[in-house]
Amino acid sequence: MTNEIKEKLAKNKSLSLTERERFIAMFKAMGNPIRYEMMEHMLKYPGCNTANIVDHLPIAQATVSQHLKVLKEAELVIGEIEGPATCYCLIDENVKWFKETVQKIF
Amino acid sequence: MTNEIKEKLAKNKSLSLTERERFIAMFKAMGNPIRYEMMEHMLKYPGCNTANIVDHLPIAQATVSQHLKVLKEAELVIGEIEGPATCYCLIDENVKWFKETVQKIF
DNA sequence: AACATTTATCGTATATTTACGATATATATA
DNA sequence: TATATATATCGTAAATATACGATAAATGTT
Repeated sequence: MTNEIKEKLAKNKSLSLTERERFIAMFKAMGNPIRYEMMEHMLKYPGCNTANIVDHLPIAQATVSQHLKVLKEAELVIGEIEGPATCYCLIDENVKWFKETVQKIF
Repeated sequence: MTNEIKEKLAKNKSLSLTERERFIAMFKAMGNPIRYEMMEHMLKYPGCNTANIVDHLPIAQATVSQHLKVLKEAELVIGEIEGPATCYCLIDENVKWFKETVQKIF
């Protein structure tokens, strides 16, 4: 999708551009089997670190890190540095917002 | 993502494989600005036809048709042939299931 | 039957995503 | 300070997604 098209779409919406984009980014982020699995894993094991997640998944550490970045950029997840490791959690407030918005929109 | 990886993931889930895949496909389908817009449009104008949707969007008819196919494959939308046109609606039952599943999972 | 209208599909170019190994960065420990 | 450990980033190859024009298919109309 070109920027031109994105600009054309960014007019007259019920959500503000920022919220709308974030909402769509959340859908996109969770619309991948690996990232969906990561979300479930963090739900089950809040505060798990990257190594835990890597062990749980059939892909390389570098790829896990890339997927984590997508989830972070969608503001679904936050990583807190704890010593040499990073602990990951869902951002409960934003997951709640997503759930509420899903209910509200559809 | 390779098929090998998809197979590795398809084990020991809370949702059945079919439901899990459908749930993720729904996220993916709605995780695109054009398709999200289409969903909102159909919500607002149930039974609108392809021409309506094309008029509402800044992309070619062929591309709209492709996006509609993705939404249909995710079982979010159904098209009913009505004369030479096709009328599109959200599949309320499945949207409801999606909403319920979002509440249940997260 | 011929034609007009509407939508889907085909072929294809380009952009984006996904995956990996290699390497950089950052912190804890010896 | 040197080393080990954990995670992020870089470069890149391959797969997938997105967009388009051209054209096929399906239906209504003359």
